[in-house]
Amino acid sequence: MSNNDNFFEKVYTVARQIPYGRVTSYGAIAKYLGAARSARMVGWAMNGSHNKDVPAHRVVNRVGLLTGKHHFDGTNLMQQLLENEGVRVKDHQVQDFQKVFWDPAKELAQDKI
DNA sequence: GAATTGACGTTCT
DNA sequence: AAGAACGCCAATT
Repeated sequence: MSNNDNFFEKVYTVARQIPYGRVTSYGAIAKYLGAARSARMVGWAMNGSHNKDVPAHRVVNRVGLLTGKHHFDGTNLMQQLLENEGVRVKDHQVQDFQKVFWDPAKELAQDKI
């Protein structure tokens, strides 16, 4: 019980809750976990997300830039995945970012992890 | 074992 | 206002 889960698992849990056609930022997740200053850890945690069913392609930086696209198999794979969900991406940058932005602190505020 | 890097973001100058 | 530096914690070298 309790939230003794590792910080990484928390990130995975939140990332998995990202709805279809929506995106979030590392800082948003970190902030939701109470570590706004540790946004880096969120990104690092995603390194292990490959073996988990975590849609890392839905997580971008605070400007909507697909900074992690370099870690995907292909080069435009991340962008393709987002566009496939209806998210408009231009030059590896999410358009209408604040429109498709999904804030766990607001959407998941009802239930804490 | 110590130093550096890393899917970022905030804060100071 | 814009730019530079720092902080977080873990993993890699």
